[in-house]
Amino acid sequence: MTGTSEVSPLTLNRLSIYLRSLRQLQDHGVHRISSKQLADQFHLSPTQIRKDLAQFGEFGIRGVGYDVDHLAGRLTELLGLDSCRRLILIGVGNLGRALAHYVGFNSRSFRLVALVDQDPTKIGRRIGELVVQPPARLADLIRETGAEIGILAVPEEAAQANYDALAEAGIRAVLNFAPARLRTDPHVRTKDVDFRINLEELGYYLK
Amino acid sequence: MTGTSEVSPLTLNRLSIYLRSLRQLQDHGVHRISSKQLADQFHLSPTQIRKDLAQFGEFGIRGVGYDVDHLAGRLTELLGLDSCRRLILIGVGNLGRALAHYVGFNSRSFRLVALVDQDPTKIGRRIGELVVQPPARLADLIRETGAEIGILAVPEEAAQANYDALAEAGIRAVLNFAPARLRTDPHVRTKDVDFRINLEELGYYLK
DNA sequence: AGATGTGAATGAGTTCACAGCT
DNA sequence: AGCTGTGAACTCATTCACATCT
Repeated sequence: MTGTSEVSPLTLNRLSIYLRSLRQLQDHGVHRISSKQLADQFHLSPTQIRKDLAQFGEFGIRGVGYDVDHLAGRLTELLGLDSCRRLILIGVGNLGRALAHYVGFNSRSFRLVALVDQDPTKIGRRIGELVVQPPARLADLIRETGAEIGILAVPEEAAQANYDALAEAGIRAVLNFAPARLRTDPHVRTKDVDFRINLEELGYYLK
Repeated sequence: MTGTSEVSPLTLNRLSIYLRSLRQLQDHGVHRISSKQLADQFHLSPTQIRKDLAQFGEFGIRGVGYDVDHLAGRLTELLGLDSCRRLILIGVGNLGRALAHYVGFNSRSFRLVALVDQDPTKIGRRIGELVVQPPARLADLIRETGAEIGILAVPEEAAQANYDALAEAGIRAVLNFAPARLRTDPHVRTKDVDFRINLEELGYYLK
Protein backbone atom coordinates (compact mmCIF):
# COMPACT_ATOMS: atom_id res chain seq x y z
CA MET A 1 0.00 0.00 0.00
CA THR A 2 1.89 2.99 -1.30
CA GLY A 3 0.39 5.85 0.65
CA THR A 4 0.90 9.28 -0.82
CA SER A 5 2.12 11.05 2.35
CA GLU A 6 5.73 10.85 3.42
CA VAL A 7 7.09 8.29 5.84
CA SER A 8 7.95 9.72 9.23
CA PRO A 9 11.58 9.71 10.35
CA LEU A 10 10.50 7.93 13.51
CA THR A 11 9.12 5.03 11.52
CA LEU A 12 12.17 4.99 9.29
CA ASN A 13 14.53 4.90 12.24
CA ARG A 14 12.66 1.97 13.67
CA LEU A 15 12.84 0.14 10.36
CA SER A 16 16.62 0.44 10.59
CA ILE A 17 16.45 -1.10 14.02
CA TYR A 18 14.19 -3.91 12.87
CA LEU A 19 16.55 -4.71 10.03
CA ARG A 20 19.55 -4.76 12.32
CA SER A 21 17.71 -7.04 14.71
CA LEU A 22 16.73 -9.39 11.91
CA ARG A 23 20.34 -9.60 10.75
CA GLN A 24 21.36 -10.62 14.23
CA LEU A 25 18.73 -13.33 14.13
CA GLN A 26 20.02 -14.48 10.73
CA ASP A 27 23.49 -14.80 12.23
CA HIS A 28 22.00 -17.05 14.87
CA GLY A 29 20.27 -19.18 12.27
CA VAL A 30 16.72 -18.08 13.10
CA HIS A 31 14.42 -18.28 10.09
CA ARG A 32 11.02 -17.39 11.43
CA ILE A 33 9.86 -14.91 14.04
CA SER A 34 6.65 -13.27 15.26
CA SER A 35 6.34 -9.57 16.01
CA LYS A 36 5.93 -10.51 19.66
CA GLN A 37 9.18 -12.51 19.79
CA LEU A 38 11.06 -9.80 17.91
CA ALA A 39 9.74 -7.19 20.30
CA ASP A 40 10.66 -9.21 23.37
CA GLN A 41 14.19 -9.89 22.20
CA PHE A 42 15.00 -6.34 21.15
CA HIS A 43 12.84 -4.28 23.51
CA LEU A 44 10.39 -3.07 20.92
CA SER A 45 6.61 -2.94 20.61
CA PRO A 46 4.93 -5.73 18.64
CA THR A 47 2.01 -3.56 17.49
CA GLN A 48 4.37 -0.86 16.40
CA ILE A 49 6.42 -3.29 14.38
CA ARG A 50 3.30 -4.40 12.53
CA LYS A 51 2.02 -0.85 12.05
CA ASP A 52 5.38 0.34 10.77
CA LEU A 53 5.60 -2.50 8.27
CA ALA A 54 1.98 -2.00 7.23
CA GLN A 55 2.91 1.31 5.62
CA PHE A 56 4.89 -0.56 3.00
CA GLY A 57 2.90 -3.71 2.36
CA GLU A 58 2.20 -7.08 3.87
CA PHE A 59 5.33 -8.96 4.78
CA GLY A 60 4.15 -11.61 7.17
CA ILE A 61 2.05 -14.74 7.22
CA ARG A 62 -1.04 -14.57 9.40
CA GLY A 63 -1.06 -17.12 12.13
CA VAL A 64 2.61 -17.79 11.57
CA GLY A 65 4.88 -14.74 11.70
CA TYR A 66 7.63 -13.41 9.46
CA ASP A 67 10.24 -15.16 7.40
CA VAL A 68 13.43 -13.58 8.70
CA ASP A 69 15.39 -13.67 5.44
CA HIS A 70 12.49 -12.43 3.38
CA LEU A 71 11.66 -9.55 5.72
CA ALA A 72 15.31 -8.56 6.04
CA GLY A 73 15.55 -8.51 2.27
CA ARG A 74 12.46 -6.37 1.86
CA LEU A 75 13.62 -3.90 4.50
CA THR A 76 17.02 -3.69 2.86
CA GLU A 77 15.39 -2.74 -0.46
CA LEU A 78 12.95 -0.44 1.23
CA LEU A 79 15.65 1.53 2.98
CA GLY A 80 17.71 1.61 -0.20
CA LEU A 81 20.52 -0.30 1.49
CA ASP A 82 20.94 -2.64 -1.46
CA SER A 83 22.65 0.14 -3.37
CA CYS A 84 25.67 2.10 -2.17
CA ARG A 85 25.48 5.78 -1.19
CA ARG A 86 28.60 7.85 -1.58
CA LEU A 87 29.61 10.21 1.21
CA ILE A 88 31.79 13.27 1.28
CA LEU A 89 33.19 14.37 4.62
CA ILE A 90 33.82 18.04 5.31
CA GLY A 91 36.15 18.71 8.23
CA VAL A 92 38.84 16.28 9.35
CA GLY A 93 39.40 17.42 12.92
CA ASN A 94 39.12 14.92 15.77
CA LEU A 95 35.52 14.09 15.09
CA GLY A 96 35.91 14.08 11.31
CA ARG A 97 38.81 11.64 11.50
CA ALA A 98 36.88 9.35 13.84
CA LEU A 99 33.95 9.42 11.44
CA ALA A 100 36.26 8.67 8.53
CA HIS A 101 37.30 5.47 10.28
CA TYR A 102 33.80 4.67 11.43
CA VAL A 103 32.79 1.33 9.97
CA GLY A 104 29.21 2.40 9.38
CA PHE A 105 30.56 4.98 6.97
CA ASN A 106 32.36 2.32 4.99
CA SER A 107 29.98 -0.55 4.74
CA ARG A 108 28.16 -2.23 1.90
CA SER A 109 25.58 0.55 1.83
CA PHE A 110 27.71 3.62 2.38
CA ARG A 111 31.15 4.58 1.22
CA LEU A 112 33.25 7.60 1.97
CA VAL A 113 34.57 8.90 -1.35
CA ALA A 114 36.11 12.28 -0.50
CA LEU A 115 37.54 14.35 2.35
CA VAL A 116 37.67 18.13 2.44
CA ASP A 117 39.26 20.50 4.93
CA GLN A 118 40.08 24.16 4.80
CA ASP A 119 43.23 23.90 6.95
CA PRO A 120 46.35 24.04 4.70
CA THR A 121 48.26 21.82 7.15
CA LYS A 122 45.66 19.10 6.65
CA ILE A 123 45.22 19.31 2.89
CA GLY A 124 47.18 16.54 1.18
CA ARG A 125 47.22 14.30 4.24
CA ARG A 126 46.06 10.78 3.72
CA ILE A 127 43.36 9.32 5.96
CA GLY A 128 42.58 5.72 5.19
CA GLU A 129 42.52 5.52 1.42
CA LEU A 130 41.64 9.15 0.81
CA VAL A 131 43.59 12.37 0.58
CA VAL A 132 42.26 15.58 2.14
CA GLN A 133 41.25 18.10 -0.54
CA PRO A 134 40.84 21.89 -0.40
CA PRO A 135 37.34 23.45 -0.33
CA ALA A 136 37.94 24.94 -3.76
CA ARG A 137 37.66 21.45 -5.19
CA LEU A 138 34.32 20.72 -3.49
CA ALA A 139 32.04 21.04 -6.49
CA ASP A 140 34.39 19.09 -8.74
CA LEU A 141 34.76 16.33 -6.15
CA ILE A 142 31.02 15.93 -5.80
CA ARG A 143 30.64 15.74 -9.56
CA GLU A 144 33.56 13.38 -10.07
CA THR A 145 32.79 11.02 -7.21
CA GLY A 146 29.01 11.18 -7.42
CA ALA A 147 28.77 11.91 -3.69
CA GLU A 148 25.16 12.25 -2.60
CA ILE A 149 25.45 12.78 1.15
CA GLY A 150 27.65 15.35 2.86
CA ILE A 151 28.89 14.82 6.41
CA LEU A 152 29.50 18.15 8.10
CA ALA A 153 32.09 17.87 10.87
CA VAL A 154 33.36 21.44 10.93
CA PRO A 155 33.35 23.96 13.80
CA GLU A 156 30.13 25.82 14.51
CA GLU A 157 31.31 29.06 12.85
CA ALA A 158 32.08 27.30 9.58
CA ALA A 159 28.94 25.20 9.44
CA GLN A 160 26.61 27.48 7.48
CA ALA A 161 29.16 28.39 4.82
CA ASN A 162 30.09 24.78 4.25
CA TYR A 163 26.47 23.73 4.20
CA ASP A 164 25.71 26.36 1.58
CA ALA A 165 28.67 25.23 -0.48
CA LEU A 166 27.47 21.63 -0.38
CA ALA A 167 23.95 22.65 -1.36
CA GLU A 168 25.26 24.85 -4.15
CA ALA A 169 27.39 21.98 -5.45
CA GLY A 170 24.28 19.80 -5.72
CA ILE A 171 24.58 17.50 -2.72
CA ARG A 172 21.29 15.77 -1.94
CA ALA A 173 21.53 15.28 1.81
CA VAL A 174 23.60 16.49 4.76
CA LEU A 175 24.31 14.91 8.12
CA ASN A 176 25.36 17.81 10.31
CA PHE A 177 27.52 17.27 13.39
CA ALA A 178 28.10 20.97 14.04
CA PRO A 179 26.10 22.48 16.90
CA ALA A 180 24.59 25.15 14.65
CA ARG A 181 21.08 26.12 13.60
CA LEU A 182 21.47 25.87 9.85
CA ARG A 183 19.43 27.81 7.35
CA THR A 184 18.59 24.76 5.28
CA ASP A 185 18.03 24.42 1.57
CA PRO A 186 14.64 22.85 0.72
CA HIS A 187 16.31 20.62 -1.87
CA VAL A 188 18.72 19.13 0.64
CA ARG A 189 17.59 16.61 3.27
CA THR A 190 19.27 17.75 6.43
CA LYS A 191 19.68 15.95 9.72
CA ASP A 192 21.42 17.20 12.84
CA VAL A 193 23.40 15.07 15.25
CA ASP A 194 24.21 17.04 18.35
CA PHE A 195 26.00 15.38 21.25
CA ARG A 196 25.80 18.42 23.46
CA ILE A 197 22.02 18.48 23.28
CA ASN A 198 21.93 14.80 24.16
CA LEU A 199 24.27 15.34 27.08
CA GLU A 200 22.29 18.28 28.35
CA GLU A 201 19.13 16.23 28.19
CA LEU A 202 20.70 13.55 30.38
CA GLY A 203 22.12 16.20 32.68
CA TYR A 204 18.69 17.70 33.26
CA TYR A 205 17.30 14.52 34.71
CA LEU A 206 20.18 14.23 37.18
CA LYS A 207 19.28 17.40 39.02
CA MET B 1 4.17 26.49 37.44
CA THR B 2 5.77 23.27 38.60
CA GLY B 3 3.67 20.64 36.87
CA THR B 4 3.86 17.15 38.28
CA SER B 5 4.41 15.24 35.01
CA GLU B 6 7.85 14.91 33.47
CA VAL B 7 9.22 17.23 30.85
CA SER B 8 9.43 15.72 27.40
CA PRO B 9 12.86 15.20 25.82
CA LEU B 10 11.66 17.15 22.79
CA THR B 11 10.99 20.20 24.92
CA LEU B 12 14.26 19.77 26.75
CA ASN B 13 16.24 19.53 23.53
CA ARG B 14 14.65 22.72 22.31
CA LEU B 15 15.50 24.47 25.56
CA SER B 16 19.14 23.63 24.88
CA ILE B 17 18.77 25.22 21.46
CA TYR B 18 17.10 28.31 22.85
CA LEU B 19 19.89 28.72 25.37
CA ARG B 20 22.55 28.35 22.74
CA SER B 21 20.80 30.90 20.56
CA LEU B 22 20.52 33.34 23.44
CA ARG B 23 24.22 33.01 24.16
CA GLN B 24 24.98 33.89 20.58
CA LEU B 25 22.79 36.97 20.96
CA GLN B 26 24.64 37.88 24.16
CA ASP B 27 27.91 37.70 22.26
CA HIS B 28 26.46 40.16 19.79
CA GLY B 29 25.40 42.52 22.57
CA VAL B 30 21.66 41.96 22.17
CA HIS B 31 19.77 42.47 25.43
CA ARG B 32 16.15 42.12 24.51
CA ILE B 33 14.32 39.84 22.08
CA SER B 34 10.80 38.69 21.29
CA SER B 35 9.85 35.09 20.61
CA LYS B 36 9.14 36.14 17.03
CA GLN B 37 12.61 37.60 16.49
CA LEU B 38 14.28 34.64 18.16
CA ALA B 39 12.31 32.26 15.96
CA ASP B 40 13.15 34.16 12.78
CA GLN B 41 16.86 34.28 13.52
CA PHE B 42 17.25 30.65 14.50
CA HIS B 43 14.55 28.95 12.45
CA LEU B 44 12.28 28.10 15.32
CA SER B 45 8.57 28.51 16.08
CA PRO B 46 7.57 31.50 18.22
CA THR B 47 4.53 29.78 19.74
CA GLN B 48 6.57 26.75 20.57
CA ILE B 49 9.20 28.83 22.30
CA ARG B 50 6.51 30.37 24.48
CA LYS B 51 4.80 27.06 25.18
CA ASP B 52 8.08 25.38 26.05
CA LEU B 53 9.02 28.13 28.47
CA ALA B 54 5.51 28.18 29.94
CA GLN B 55 6.15 24.77 31.47
CA PHE B 56 8.68 26.30 33.82
CA GLY B 57 7.27 29.71 34.65
CA GLU B 58 6.88 33.18 33.20
CA PHE B 59 10.13 34.56 31.89
CA GLY B 60 9.06 37.39 29.63
CA ILE B 61 7.46 40.79 29.80
CA ARG B 62 4.14 41.09 27.99
CA GLY B 63 4.17 43.64 25.23
CA VAL B 64 7.96 43.75 25.38
CA GLY B 65 9.69 40.40 25.02
CA TYR B 66 12.46 38.64 26.91
CA ASP B 67 15.55 39.98 28.64
CA VAL B 68 18.29 37.95 26.97
CA ASP B 69 20.63 37.73 29.98
CA HIS B 70 17.85 36.92 32.38
CA LEU B 71 16.31 34.21 30.21
CA ALA B 72 19.72 32.69 29.45
CA GLY B 73 20.41 32.58 33.18
CA ARG B 74 17.10 30.92 33.98
CA LEU B 75 17.56 28.32 31.24
CA THR B 76 21.07 27.60 32.46
CA GLU B 77 19.75 26.87 35.95
CA LEU B 78 16.81 24.96 34.61
CA LEU B 79 18.97 22.62 32.56
CA GLY B 80 21.38 22.24 35.46
CA LEU B 81 24.21 23.71 33.43
CA ASP B 82 25.32 25.95 36.27
CA SER B 83 26.86 22.95 37.97
CA CYS B 84 29.39 20.57 36.45
CA ARG B 85 28.57 16.97 35.55
CA ARG B 86 31.38 14.46 35.56
CA LEU B 87 31.68 12.01 32.70
CA ILE B 88 33.38 8.66 32.39
CA LEU B 89 34.19 7.39 28.91
CA ILE B 90 34.21 3.67 28.18
CA GLY B 91 36.06 2.71 25.02
CA VAL B 92 38.90 4.73 23.55
CA GLY B 93 38.86 3.56 19.94
CA ASN B 94 38.56 6.07 17.13
CA LEU B 95 35.23 7.42 18.24
CA GLY B 96 36.09 7.35 21.92
CA ARG B 97 39.27 9.35 21.37
CA ALA B 98 37.41 11.90 19.26
CA LEU B 99 34.82 12.23 22.00
CA ALA B 100 37.56 12.62 24.60
CA HIS B 101 38.80 15.65 22.71
CA TYR B 102 35.33 16.97 21.99
CA VAL B 103 35.03 20.39 23.54
CA GLY B 104 31.42 19.86 24.60
CA PHE B 105 32.68 17.09 26.85
CA ASN B 106 35.07 19.44 28.56
CA SER B 107 33.15 22.63 29.06
CA ARG B 108 31.95 24.53 32.08
CA SER B 109 29.01 22.16 32.48
CA PHE B 110 30.61 18.81 31.71
CA ARG B 111 34.00 17.36 32.45
CA LEU B 112 35.54 14.09 31.47
CA VAL B 113 37.06 12.56 34.61
CA ALA B 114 37.98 9.02 33.61
CA LEU B 115 38.75 6.77 30.64
CA VAL B 116 38.32 3.02 30.56
CA ASP B 117 39.23 0.45 27.94
CA GLN B 118 39.53 -3.29 27.98
CA ASP B 119 42.40 -3.47 25.45
CA PRO B 120 45.74 -4.07 27.31
CA THR B 121 47.62 -2.13 24.63
CA LYS B 122 45.52 0.94 25.41
CA ILE B 123 45.52 0.75 29.20
CA GLY B 124 48.05 3.19 30.63
CA ARG B 125 48.04 5.44 27.57
CA ARG B 126 47.47 9.10 28.21
CA ILE B 127 44.73 10.94 26.29
CA GLY B 128 44.59 14.61 27.11
CA GLU B 129 45.02 14.77 30.87
CA LEU B 130 43.71 11.31 31.61
CA VAL B 131 45.20 7.84 31.64
CA VAL B 132 43.24 4.87 30.28
CA GLN B 133 42.22 2.49 33.08
CA PRO B 134 41.24 -1.18 33.04
CA PRO B 135 37.58 -2.22 33.41
CA ALA B 136 38.37 -3.82 36.77
CA ARG B 137 38.77 -0.32 38.18
CA LEU B 138 35.38 0.89 36.88
CA ALA B 139 33.45 0.87 40.15
CA ASP B 140 36.33 2.46 42.07
CA LEU B 141 36.76 5.13 39.42
CA ILE B 142 33.11 6.08 39.53
CA ARG B 143 33.21 6.31 43.31
CA GLU B 144 36.50 8.22 43.45
CA THR B 145 35.74 10.68 40.67
CA GLY B 146 32.03 11.07 41.34
CA ALA B 147 31.21 10.40 37.68
CA GLU B 148 27.48 10.60 37.03
CA ILE B 149 27.24 10.05 33.30
CA GLY B 150 28.83 7.22 31.34
CA ILE B 151 29.68 7.60 27.67
CA LEU B 152 29.60 4.22 25.93
CA ALA B 153 31.84 4.14 22.89
CA VAL B 154 32.58 0.43 22.69
CA PRO B 155 31.86 -2.04 19.86
CA GLU B 156 28.36 -3.43 19.57
CA GLU B 157 29.24 -6.81 21.10
CA ALA B 158 30.63 -5.20 24.23
CA ALA B 159 27.85 -2.66 24.75
CA GLN B 160 25.49 -4.61 26.99
CA ALA B 161 28.21 -5.91 29.33
CA ASN B 162 29.69 -2.46 29.76
CA TYR B 163 26.29 -0.89 30.24
CA ASP B 164 25.48 -3.40 32.95
CA ALA B 165 28.81 -2.74 34.64
CA LEU B 166 28.13 1.00 34.64
CA ALA B 167 24.64 0.48 36.04
CA GLU B 168 25.97 -1.92 38.68
CA ALA B 169 28.61 0.63 39.68
CA GLY B 170 25.95 3.23 40.32
CA ILE B 171 26.18 5.47 37.28
CA ARG B 172 23.10 7.67 36.89
CA ALA B 173 22.94 8.16 33.13
CA VAL B 174 24.45 6.69 29.97
CA LEU B 175 24.97 8.18 26.53
CA ASN B 176 25.32 5.18 24.25
CA PHE B 177 27.14 5.43 20.92
CA ALA B 178 27.11 1.69 20.25
CA PRO B 179 24.59 0.49 17.66
CA ALA B 180 22.99 -1.94 20.09
CA ARG B 181 19.53 -2.40 21.58
CA LEU B 182 20.40 -2.25 25.25
CA ARG B 183 18.42 -3.89 28.00
CA THR B 184 18.28 -0.77 30.12
CA ASP B 185 18.22 -0.38 33.87
CA PRO B 186 15.22 1.64 35.11
CA HIS B 187 17.49 3.58 37.46
CA VAL B 188 19.78 4.74 34.66
CA ARG B 189 18.71 7.41 32.17
CA THR B 190 19.81 6.07 28.84
CA LYS B 191 20.07 7.83 25.52
CA ASP B 192 21.23 6.37 22.21
CA VAL B 193 23.18 8.22 19.56
CA ASP B 194 23.34 6.18 16.41
CA PHE B 195 24.99 7.58 13.29
CA ARG B 196 24.08 4.64 11.14
CA ILE B 197 20.39 5.11 11.79
CA ASN B 198 20.70 8.76 10.89
CA LEU B 199 22.57 7.94 7.71
CA GLU B 200 20.06 5.31 6.73
CA GLU B 201 17.27 7.80 7.25
CA LEU B 202 18.90 10.23 4.85
CA GLY B 203 19.64 7.43 2.42
CA TYR B 204 16.01 6.44 2.28
CA TYR B 205 14.90 9.80 0.97
CA LEU B 206 17.47 9.69 -1.82
CA LYS B 207 15.89 6.71 -3.52
C1' DA C 1 0.09 48.88 20.25
C1' DG C 2 2.57 44.91 20.96
C1' DA C 3 4.19 40.76 22.87
C1' DT C 4 3.43 37.20 26.35
C1' DG C 5 1.01 33.26 28.22
C1' DT C 6 -2.64 29.82 27.48
C1' DG C 7 -7.13 27.24 26.57
C1' DA C 8 -8.98 25.19 22.53
C1' DA C 9 -8.28 22.98 18.06
C1' DT C 10 -5.66 20.36 15.24
C1' DG C 11 -2.33 17.01 13.91
C1' DA C 12 1.04 13.23 14.70
C1' DG C 13 2.17 8.99 16.81
C1' DT C 14 1.09 5.02 19.65
C1' DT C 15 -1.73 1.53 21.62
C1' DC C 16 -5.93 -1.17 21.76
C1' DA C 17 -8.90 -4.58 20.24
C1' DC C 18 -10.43 -7.45 16.94
C1' DA C 19 -11.53 -9.03 12.12
C1' DG C 20 -9.37 -11.94 8.82
C1' DC C 21 -6.01 -15.38 7.21
C1' DT C 22 -3.25 -19.71 7.64
C1' DA D 1 -5.29 -21.72 17.81
C1' DG D 2 -2.27 -18.19 16.54
C1' DC D 3 -0.46 -14.16 14.55
C1' DT D 4 -0.93 -10.60 11.10
C1' DG D 5 -2.97 -6.40 9.51
C1' DT D 6 -5.92 -2.45 10.68
C1' DG D 7 -9.85 0.75 12.06
C1' DA D 8 -10.88 3.09 16.27
C1' DA D 9 -9.42 5.08 20.66
C1' DC D 10 -6.19 7.33 22.93
C1' DT D 11 -2.09 9.97 24.13
C1' DC D 12 1.37 13.18 23.04
C1' DA D 13 2.89 17.41 20.48
C1' DT D 14 2.22 21.45 17.78
C1' DT D 15 -0.35 25.33 16.18
C1' DC D 16 -4.07 28.64 16.46
C1' DA D 17 -6.37 32.39 18.31
C1' DC D 18 -7.11 35.41 21.79
C1' DA D 19 -7.41 37.21 26.63
C1' DT D 20 -4.03 39.48 29.43
C1' DC D 21 -0.70 42.44 30.74
C1' DT D 22 2.98 46.41 30.03
